[in-house]
Amino acid sequence: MYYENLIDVITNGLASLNKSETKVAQAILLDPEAATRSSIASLAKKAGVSEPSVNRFCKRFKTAGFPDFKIQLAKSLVSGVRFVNRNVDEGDQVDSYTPKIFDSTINDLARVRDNISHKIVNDVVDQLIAANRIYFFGLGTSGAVARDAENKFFRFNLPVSFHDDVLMMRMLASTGSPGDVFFVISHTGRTKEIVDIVQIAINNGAMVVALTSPKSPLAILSSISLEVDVPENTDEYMAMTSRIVHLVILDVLATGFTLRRGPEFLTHLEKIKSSLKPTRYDQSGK
Amino acid sequence: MYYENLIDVITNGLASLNKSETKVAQAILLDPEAATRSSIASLAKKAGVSEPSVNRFCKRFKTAGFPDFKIQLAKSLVSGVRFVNRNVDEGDQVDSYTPKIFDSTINDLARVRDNISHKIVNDVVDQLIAANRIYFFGLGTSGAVARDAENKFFRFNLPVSFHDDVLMMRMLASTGSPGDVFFVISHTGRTKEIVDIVQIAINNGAMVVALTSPKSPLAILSSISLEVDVPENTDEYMAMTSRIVHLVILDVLATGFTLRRGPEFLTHLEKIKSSLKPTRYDQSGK
DNA sequence: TATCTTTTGTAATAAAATTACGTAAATAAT
DNA sequence: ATTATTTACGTAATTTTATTACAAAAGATA
Repeated sequence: MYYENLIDVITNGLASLNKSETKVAQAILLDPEAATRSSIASLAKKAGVSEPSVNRFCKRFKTAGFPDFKIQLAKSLVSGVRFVNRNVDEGDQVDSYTPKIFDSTINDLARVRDNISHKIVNDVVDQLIAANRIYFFGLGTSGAVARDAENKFFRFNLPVSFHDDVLMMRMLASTGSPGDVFFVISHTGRTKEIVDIVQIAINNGAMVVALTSPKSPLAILSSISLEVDVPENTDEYMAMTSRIVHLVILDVLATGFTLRRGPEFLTHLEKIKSSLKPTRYDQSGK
Repeated sequence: MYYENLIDVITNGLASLNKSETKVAQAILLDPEAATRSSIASLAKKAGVSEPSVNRFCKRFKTAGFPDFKIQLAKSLVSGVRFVNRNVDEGDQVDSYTPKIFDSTINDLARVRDNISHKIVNDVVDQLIAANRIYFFGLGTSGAVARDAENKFFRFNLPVSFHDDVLMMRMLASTGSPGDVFFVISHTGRTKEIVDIVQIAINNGAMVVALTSPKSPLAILSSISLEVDVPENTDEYMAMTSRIVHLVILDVLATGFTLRRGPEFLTHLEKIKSSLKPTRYDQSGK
């Protein structure tokens, strides 16, 4: 894997640890930031184990020893996966809520970056390359994402459209022809209308690619599912970051698509880009 | 400042260091990553100074000592603003282009997080709170952003709409009434149609908030401008991250708005949230 | 030039981490 | 159920690493 977040690695490996290692893991996960500042002795004491146990724990996670472990841990805290207390509070002013929102978005992106299945991304690119036509479906917030996707994929010289009207979706799903790809975007993956429509498309033998949450009805039903695990925001103030993650994943797919098409395709993109020039004021002012 | 990057701090403080401290700084800046992995002895040797000099150097930068310094340094290397060579290359496979795209998005977000003007954010929130009506304008990619903004601000019990049709925009701009806020989103800030329309609105005495690039015609013309400096992507493969940054800024504004409205407003949001429940399959399956 | 301040290194000390080793616990084999 | 074998864990010794105390050198000030 490209970049591994130590905290995730520890969390995932938790099951395969023995007794004292588990204690160490818990002590660290309880307050990773504090762990980066403590000595091996104090951490051992906090975990209720001996110092060598801590050392062995560190080596189990492929680090050179305790000091190296602390450095890796510190790195994983930065734009890493779970740092606590980044929630917006009632009393927050601009200078506190602004970075918090950026941080939590960055955080979610980093998590997905480290956990997304490259195999599935590749499979989806395969399907998009093979498609004669792509329909992007989404409702509400995901409608905006679908619209952005249309805008992006339109440049690929391929019939694409986006739809946020369930009746249109229903009709399209029931009249799909081979070569059509239905790319369905849904944060929850539980919207009844969407699931129904996808069922129709699947019954028709169509290719349905979903961008949604793991194990949701939509994910299960679709031909291929890009599953994005962004924690539901329990916090009312917090923004919905899943749509941002979805957009970035669409960027990834578009990039994969472009790369697959090869270098001569770049001239086509250049043509589209320059077609917009006359609509703009140039850098000099007018 | 909220988030300080140790490497930047060292670079900035370089002038005020004495001879041996400068040597240490240079040794570190030459290869910060290596510095995080070396002992005080090896770093001292590399810099050509004694070990206590390295230690004193660390303390000068407000760290507890050498080990703590290394941890801070390691942190500043992650998702910091300066990582090189994150461009997508022709030969990239899924497992290399995927993290690259995530990383460059994260990077841009981090940069904006550290440079955005809190004062202007606050001023914009003021205007939104005071508004009787908000129009979100955007074309192309920014149209999708505007649509997302409508979806978000709609929840605030306030007449909002989004428009991606220049004729509609033109009509609305020329018939604006006091209390209207035109929120104009444009990556370049140079689209002629948009600039023309904003000129009309301004002539009419309307409030125009822009979310665009610094010093662009749109930024200059508008009443208030949230300027986002995301480098133009020269790379054909690279995605346009500015729209992502725009979305996050809209999240920030929506949060500021919610906080300003006070806690009783949360019940209103809760109501909207629960109105969507019957449209979804619940967690149990059906 | 004499005196004071700042900078720097040497050497001693302290702290921290690692290793070696032995015992205890858990698991497997008979 | 008992023994053998493996695995887990801690104690204590050792080594590595970092810090402190101190003094010499360099530089600044009068």
